[in-house]
Amino acid sequence: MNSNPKRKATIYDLAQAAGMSPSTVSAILNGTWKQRRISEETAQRVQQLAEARQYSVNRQARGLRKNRSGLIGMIIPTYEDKFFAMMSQTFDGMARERKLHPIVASTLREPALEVATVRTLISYQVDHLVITGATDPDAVHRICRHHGVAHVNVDLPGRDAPSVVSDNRWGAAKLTAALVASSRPQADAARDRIYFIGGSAGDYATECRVQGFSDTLAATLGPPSPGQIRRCGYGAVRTQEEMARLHAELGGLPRGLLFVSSVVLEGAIRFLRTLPESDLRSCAFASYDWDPFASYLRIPVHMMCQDVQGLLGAAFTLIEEHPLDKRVIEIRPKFVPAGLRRVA
Amino acid sequence: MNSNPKRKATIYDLAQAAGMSPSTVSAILNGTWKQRRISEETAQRVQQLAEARQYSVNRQARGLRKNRSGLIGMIIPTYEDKFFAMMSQTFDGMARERKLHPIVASTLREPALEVATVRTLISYQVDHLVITGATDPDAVHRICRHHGVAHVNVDLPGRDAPSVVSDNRWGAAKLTAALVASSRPQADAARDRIYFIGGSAGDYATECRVQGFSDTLAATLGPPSPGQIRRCGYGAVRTQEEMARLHAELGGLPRGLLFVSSVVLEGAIRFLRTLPESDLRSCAFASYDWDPFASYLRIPVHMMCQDVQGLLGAAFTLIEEHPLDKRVIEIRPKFVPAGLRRVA
DNA sequence: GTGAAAGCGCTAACAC
DNA sequence: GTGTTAGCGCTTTCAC
Repeated sequence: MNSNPKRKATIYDLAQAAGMSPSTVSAILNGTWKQRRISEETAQRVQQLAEARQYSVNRQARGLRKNRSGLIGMIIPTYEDKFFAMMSQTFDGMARERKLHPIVASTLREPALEVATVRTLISYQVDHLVITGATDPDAVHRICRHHGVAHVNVDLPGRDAPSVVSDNRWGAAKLTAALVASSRPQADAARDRIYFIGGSAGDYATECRVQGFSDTLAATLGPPSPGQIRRCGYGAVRTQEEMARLHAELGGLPRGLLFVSSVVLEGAIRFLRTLPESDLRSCAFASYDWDPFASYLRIPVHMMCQDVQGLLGAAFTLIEEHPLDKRVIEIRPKFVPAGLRRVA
Repeated sequence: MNSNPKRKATIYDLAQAAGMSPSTVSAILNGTWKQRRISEETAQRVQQLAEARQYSVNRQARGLRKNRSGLIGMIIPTYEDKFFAMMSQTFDGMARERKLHPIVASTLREPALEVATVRTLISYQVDHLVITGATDPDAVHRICRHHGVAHVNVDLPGRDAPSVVSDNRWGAAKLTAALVASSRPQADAARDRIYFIGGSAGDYATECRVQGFSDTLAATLGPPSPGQIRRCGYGAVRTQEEMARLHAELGGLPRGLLFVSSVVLEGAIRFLRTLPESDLRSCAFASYDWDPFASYLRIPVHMMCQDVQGLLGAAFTLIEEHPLDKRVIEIRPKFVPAGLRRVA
């Protein structure tokens, strides 16, 4: 067996070896040979030959010729967040089911990197693009549209392309209601409040969640004051600092805390673990997103597990069937009350 | 501004518009124009034109011509594990630093999927391949070698390609020593032991870790009996079941537990949280790998944080400089002792 | 049922 | 300093 040839085998090599033309070999190896009514026998022979020589189609050549690549790209802010890790995993599987090869890249919430990465993906001729958590979806959209690349926004919507997002308002409202129900009034008036922690001003997800939070409070304990909403970003360190500040201000923990994401929750925990346990018992906790370990913390945390299958399923449908639509689809996440440790 | 042309601009379009030849345009746009001694002025003009028309090089065409793609592939078992999430993130950054585009795919520890994915990546003409956590690195190696693709194994070594792995033996020894030091003798002899949980028989990482575990025990509490080593896989559910079984067998928890990975730890926690807290206090816990939330659990867990930068840094060096070497490089992970966990 | 030939967009000899 | 040209490996008309 000639297992280490100088060059990779091409259809020309196979054609020569089999004594037939490259076009016949091509048809046999890419499955279009029934239309050409090539005999079963010929086909078999070529397929065996290809196997023996470990033939592997050159997709750059195929893509160039067909003006498609078979690639589907996705950009995410980071892999190191359970939500986006789940997105990557699910995306991989769904792409494969559709005979597309997934190509994921992280862009660290940096607008310049988002744009540069999308340009690169387009230069590789990706057939479709899924844009998740983009800080500037519309800039990305302009590039995609100019190059005629079908794309869809996930998690953060754009105005110009179809989008599918979490039902953030519902999710935040539900978490807030759970906080109200599972917490007790505090003696100290300054601490008898529920706070919203994390996210950034102007960020779509943040604002929707703030909205759900505010609506629910307005209907229960009374509308929040501006100081109850603390958009201290998406990072763990800044959250840790913000929590220390809040704790100092109030002289203790408030009645309840709603965190905008699981990385923000992590930052909060870094601070909370410096407190004596008795301090923690008077406060209720909730967090958007879900992390398996976070559900095993000593403090009970209500969580909101995003429906990753639902989000990406809708994204694939849009991309395949309604690429020109500009609708925004909302997918309801799943409420995981504290105490329930596992998502079904 | 013609912002939505029928077709993407090519160097031919630009050449025509600029009144010069495609090769000149090509040289200008790919940076080889100094060698051609093209005038600064001409270059500028073309670059502006390219900008205006939003020209984007077709990398399939370039790759076909140059017989390179600019892609570097990596396969991982799953994104939903902190260690591999960190690997993906770091890989992305390091690839970009080298002007390569990263292309990651998950293969779920399924040998068939590993092979199929590697074949696909090769058909896209990836320039290099990083194989992490492969169940069958040597099968992958044969494919890569046949196609002349430089590759390196990470986390699990192969016999035929350069590899870089965690210093598993050292790490497990260190964790075991920490368990011995931080635990107290149990009254009941059956429970006065430390157990190794998770991994699979024959798996390289498992066996190295078992080795470090056994060596350390032999030198301290005495060599482990076969029953102290329970290779119940890498999944959370099977671990949960195994823990229940062990607990029933012993009539309680043992002196200490060493888990092979953080997902295995997660499975154990699912069981442990059903126990009264007093039961937990007599047992010491340690786990390979590291997860931010796991360090905030109420039970103190010693952890071993892998040096992802070190692993991938070495991998890139090998791939670029010693692709034919078959050496195995060991990178020492970082011991993260259980701290004070009064809180979460 | 099969072959010949053009051409996808790019790069790199080689020409001038 | 710039143009001409061949060809990377494949698909796909069109011809027979």
